Amino acid sequence: MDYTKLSEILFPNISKAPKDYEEIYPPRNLPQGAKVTRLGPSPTGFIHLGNLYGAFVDERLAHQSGGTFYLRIEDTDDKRQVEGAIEAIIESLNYFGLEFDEGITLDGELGQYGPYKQSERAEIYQCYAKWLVSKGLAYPCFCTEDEIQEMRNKQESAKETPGYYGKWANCRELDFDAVEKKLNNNMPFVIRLKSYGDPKKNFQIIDGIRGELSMPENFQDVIILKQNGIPTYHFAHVIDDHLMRTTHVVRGEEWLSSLPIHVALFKAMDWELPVYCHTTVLMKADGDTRRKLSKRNDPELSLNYYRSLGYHPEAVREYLMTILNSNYEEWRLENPDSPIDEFEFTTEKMSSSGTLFDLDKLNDISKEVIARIDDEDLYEFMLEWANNYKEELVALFKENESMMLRILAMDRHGEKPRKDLIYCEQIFDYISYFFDEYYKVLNDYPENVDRNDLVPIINGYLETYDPNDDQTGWFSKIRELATNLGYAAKPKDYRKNPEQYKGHVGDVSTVIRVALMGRRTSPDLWEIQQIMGEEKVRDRFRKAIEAL
RNA sequence: GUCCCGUUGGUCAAGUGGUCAAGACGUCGCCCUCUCACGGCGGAGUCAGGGGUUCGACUCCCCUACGGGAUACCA
Repeated sequence: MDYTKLSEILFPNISKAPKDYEEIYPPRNLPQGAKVTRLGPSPTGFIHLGNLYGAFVDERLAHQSGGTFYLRIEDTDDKRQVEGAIEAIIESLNYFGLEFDEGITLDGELGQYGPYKQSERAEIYQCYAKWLVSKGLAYPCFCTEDEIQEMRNKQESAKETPGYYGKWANCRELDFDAVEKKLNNNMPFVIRLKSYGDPKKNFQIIDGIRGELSMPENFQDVIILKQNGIPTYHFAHVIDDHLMRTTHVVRGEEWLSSLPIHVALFKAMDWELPVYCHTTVLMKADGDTRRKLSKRNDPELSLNYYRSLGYHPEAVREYLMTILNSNYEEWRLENPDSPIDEFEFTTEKMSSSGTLFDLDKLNDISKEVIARIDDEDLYEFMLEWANNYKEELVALFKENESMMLRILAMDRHGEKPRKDLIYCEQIFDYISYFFDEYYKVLNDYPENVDRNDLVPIINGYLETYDPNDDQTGWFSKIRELATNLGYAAKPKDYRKNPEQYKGHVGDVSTVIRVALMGRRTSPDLWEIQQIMGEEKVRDRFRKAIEAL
């Protein structure tokens, strides 16, 4: 059998040879040990937490080693194209702090190893497919989908392993004349790998995350080029990652079972394998079991979910980092102010078991991250969020910038900063009482305070209220007021002798809180009044009395 | 069905033959305190089950169970 001749009639228009591409895409000139990684999303536009999780691994591996991190669009499936998806993907990744050195960007392609869209690389794949055919390592297959289905049915009833292989591979041994005849009849064909693997034999491979793995050799004559001349994922992966000189392939564990195919393909091409790093899937608790996070049922899988609520990208990144590397949290505890990139990331410290997504933990981390942000940056961040997701707040924020800054600064500085702010939407709810148009009464006056005491408390407070008082002076007046009305000056006194008092100073100040801002809990009351200003404070109290 | 991968408290997890089995989140209690947060102290809570190997097993081997994934001209 003359395989070269066969390859010629199959690919008459391919003139380049593999060595040409080797020259066009030479090994990268990078420092010793530099890693080259890539993110290869398919352009469905849906980029989720799991993608981001893996992308951070890529990013760290490359940038920590002085290597390259690039974006390649894996659009070999024409049924999965979504308009504007690529832009959405890039934009979303940028938002969460991922910048690519190379590949597809918002203004075209960047780098010497393109094109970076698989749909534009058809000729390259075909060249290599042709080469494989010429070496007797691949062959054309003319089986129709119906024939394949029929074969599968037979295999199933015979309890044999399904697939196209061995004795089932009808087209594997077609001779030249038969192929030529079918070609002349315009019969469509795919190209299959001619597998020489033995399923009874295992090979060993070191996974960057999982360590040594033992897997059976591939024995399936898998399709490498579809009828339309576009490769399947398997083939595209092998060709691209070799030609683009990827050193580390980070991908989800759902790829683990097709690893034998990829290894076989690399072997057929006689190329060096990249280091594979198979990450864990993100799971979600569902009743008493757990399952993979799904696009359909779990809004929190979508990155937009976090963005629209106004989670800070650093918080999401920090959270992902804690589940990515088991020693990250410890490092952060020791280096609370260091930039995240100073952490030394290693794939060996990654877990290989399914990780349950933990919103509580994210929220906790988010509080810490928000607490570290400057007031100005937090203001800018909230403004940007409002711009995108709560437009009606933009004017409010801009008109009240200096007040907003004071509000955001409340109790956030000093030894023990407050940490109750998680994301923008919640932060706004939390401070909305400063603005008359968003002010709502959320809580009632405390039940243990006699209704008849409410007006005397508020009036008594208003009588002595002086915005020039310092905090201590201000509070001692409240104590006095409390005492005069029969409330204990200190909660401890009340607890010791509850029968002697109506309540304690805390009850009195809670009444003041509710009257002023419609809620029982808040940051420092004195500070809030300073920010509101005398006029608004008096106005609120007046209205509170009217409402009684 | 077959093949792969996985299994330490509610969650994330350290751990690689000898530990009182770290730490973080959550939870509970106490303290601080005008409320809420913050902070401090403390409590409860874990090696999926069964067999081996070994003086000794969370650590090594086998089996079972459970979870996940693959089994496409999708990625």
